[in-house]
Amino acid sequence: MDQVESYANVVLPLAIKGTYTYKIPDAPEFPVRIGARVIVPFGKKKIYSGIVWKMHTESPDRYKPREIMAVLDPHPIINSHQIIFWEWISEYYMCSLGEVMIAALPSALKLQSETKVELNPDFDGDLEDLDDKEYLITEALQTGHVLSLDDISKIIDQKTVMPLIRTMIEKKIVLVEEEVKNKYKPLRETRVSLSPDILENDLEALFKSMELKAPRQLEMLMAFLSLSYRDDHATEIPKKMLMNSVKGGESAFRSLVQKKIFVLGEHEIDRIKNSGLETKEVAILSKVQKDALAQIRNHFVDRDTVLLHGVTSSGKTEIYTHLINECLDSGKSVLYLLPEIALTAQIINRLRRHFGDEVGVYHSRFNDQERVEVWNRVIGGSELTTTRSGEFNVILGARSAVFLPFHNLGLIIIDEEHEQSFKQYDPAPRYHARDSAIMLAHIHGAKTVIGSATPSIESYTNALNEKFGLVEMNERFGGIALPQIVVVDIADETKRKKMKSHFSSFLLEKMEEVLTVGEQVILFQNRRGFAPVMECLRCAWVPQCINCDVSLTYHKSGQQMRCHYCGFSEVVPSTCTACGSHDVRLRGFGTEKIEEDLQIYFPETKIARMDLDTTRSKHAYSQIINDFEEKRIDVLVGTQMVTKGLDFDNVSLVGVLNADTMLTFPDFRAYERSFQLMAQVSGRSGRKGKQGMVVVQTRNPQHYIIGCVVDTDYEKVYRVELGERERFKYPPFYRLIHITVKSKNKSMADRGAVYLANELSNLLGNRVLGPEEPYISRIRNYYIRNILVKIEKEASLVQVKHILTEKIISLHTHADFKSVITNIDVDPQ
DNA sequence: AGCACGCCGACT
DNA sequence: GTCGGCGTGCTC
Repeated sequence: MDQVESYANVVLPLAIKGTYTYKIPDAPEFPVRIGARVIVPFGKKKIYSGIVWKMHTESPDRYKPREIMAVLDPHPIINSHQIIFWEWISEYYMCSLGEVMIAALPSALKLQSETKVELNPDFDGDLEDLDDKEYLITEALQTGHVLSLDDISKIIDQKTVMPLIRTMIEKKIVLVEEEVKNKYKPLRETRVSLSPDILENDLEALFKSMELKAPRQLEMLMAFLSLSYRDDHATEIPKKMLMNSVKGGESAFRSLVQKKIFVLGEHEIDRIKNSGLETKEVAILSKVQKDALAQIRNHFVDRDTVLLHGVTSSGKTEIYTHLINECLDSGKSVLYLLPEIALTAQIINRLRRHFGDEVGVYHSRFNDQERVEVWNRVIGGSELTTTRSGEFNVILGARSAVFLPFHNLGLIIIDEEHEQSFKQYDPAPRYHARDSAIMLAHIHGAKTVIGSATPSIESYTNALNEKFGLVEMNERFGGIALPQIVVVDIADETKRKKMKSHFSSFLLEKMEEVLTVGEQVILFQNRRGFAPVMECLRCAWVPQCINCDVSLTYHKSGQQMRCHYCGFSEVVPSTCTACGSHDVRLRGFGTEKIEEDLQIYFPETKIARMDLDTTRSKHAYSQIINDFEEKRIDVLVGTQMVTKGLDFDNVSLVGVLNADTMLTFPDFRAYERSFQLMAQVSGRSGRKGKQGMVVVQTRNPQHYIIGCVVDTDYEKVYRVELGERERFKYPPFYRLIHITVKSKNKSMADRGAVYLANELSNLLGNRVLGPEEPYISRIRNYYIRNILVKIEKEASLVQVKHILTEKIISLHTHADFKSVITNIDVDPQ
């Protein structure tokens, strides 16, 4: 009987559409499974690890499939829920499965080959008839063994190297091979134990013999015994720990190993350290919290998603903790999403207190190796690693945590639901973690709680329309009063010459008062539109980026002018490039400038800054937060980051330095966001038994948003904004899809965008807006044009997306626009 | 995404 | 004249 040939459709970690079909070799070492990784050839020479998406026996007729080279995983690393989830993301956000794979998998699980060049052993070593470049490469190979194409490109300072390498292959100087490396390496540790031959009564004799002849060895042995004793009579001690306790003990250690008194063993250890905390019962809830919890449970009877609208400090976290506890008791796991990495540090401690080492963290600050370990501890019973630590049943993470391989989700919590950082902007998939998580919960049959003090207009509408359950908490926990909010008109202050730098006299006075009694201050400066730039006083020239249509930003450290879009930098100019004048000075201010000016008014005060620049390194975030909590910092100056749900109990004054930069931002969500931001920072002020204060500096004290901030009137903001949204055709009444057209050629960007907009308008009519030139019209040398599609709720989204796909393909096949790049952003933020 | 093929400008 | 830049098409 004929053998039936089977094939696998494989997803590759590339931004290309669809899956690729490979033949499964008819051999016992090819136990191919859906959701497991296989190694496949792709194109002329590349080798990738792809994920098996489908298996079938239909032989493709248009091409002859190549064979799968190897199976990487005996068991799937992607479960059936994830397969459905990935497909939903790819369809809804209009991206390829490959792009989802890139976003979803830690890169240590995405393998691809690298071309390695090495010396041909037949090469006689004669460098005589080589030209300069060949000589350089050969010389490097003779000393460094193998080189990547990148290395070679650097050595000869040239982009294209393959033609050159090919001639060298022909001349039999070099060989080339494709190498796939497993990027995940378990962390190993050497541990020391006492040889089993040494019995307890031998020790005495051993000590005696060493006492005179080998005092260092004795010291080492004693250190071992004391460490062992301290660690509950452990038989094994990490070598590192032992060496740390005996300084310069290397040779003594070697002798002990040689004498077979110490025995060494290699172990794979976890990068994710267990906290070893003792767990406590979850806290007892207040009456209000109990009520809210009961309401959530009640809604869950006939709703899958509940919006918990609770003012800042109303104690939402305790409610989440109780929900998590119940979910774990029912044997299911929990995903807890937060918008910012900064927040995980605070919340993790609170969760670990109750759930111990069942809680795992996952976010972009984790390196790849750590991510693989979290991944494996979510899968449970995987064979990817050999260390067997407990499974994580609670994952606390930023948006990318939605991609972890959950198999038994019971509950998803999305805190600070309104935060825009839940939306990924670049690269694709441009997914919203809140909306995706609700879909993920649906796939798992799980429940979702989204929480916020200032819900997004979309979510609140869903709640009022009873699509979500709605639970409201209007009191701050423990009877902490809402802060007093004072608005200072800085236009007026400026006129009366009462402004000092960027601080009103009132703010400075209040700061003085608060600092004197040992309380802390948070100052918030939205940097957007207020970055410090250099300007010529004579001709108003401002240094511009050479690649982007933006001004360069002044950075004091390193005395540089930097582009925040492409990273271009140059030295601070001392003269104007345009007119040669020496009168160039700094204009505008960012957090750096505020920190500096503040120090002048408060020379004794410890001031720290929290923004993108000071939190770049891995632990910088938690370091600053820690220092502030422990009162090693008196005043914290920061951007958006300081507003987000951080809880400090000694802050009694919060200053918003300039509310106008946010209010005047050209975006339909500007007012909503300004309110959210100010409400959030205000929530940082106030402590037990004392009312806090918030000072808002603005030139528009009569603006309705400012009034709502003062009155903590979320409802009004919602009502007004909802009206505007309806009037101007924005969500939640209309869905938006944003299309970006890019080209290095300005005219091509223009014409391509016009062509696409026209094509779309033919079918979609006035739903299509644009093209328009964005505020920043060139980034990294690409000219950018925007098209916005507004789709009424009743219209078929699928149909519109289909039209978009068709017309974009038609743009790319048009001879004039082949090199035009397009991006699609569904539900842009 | 990467990589090869093929067409045009700045050098030997 | 050629080398090497960049646009274009294709990958199971």
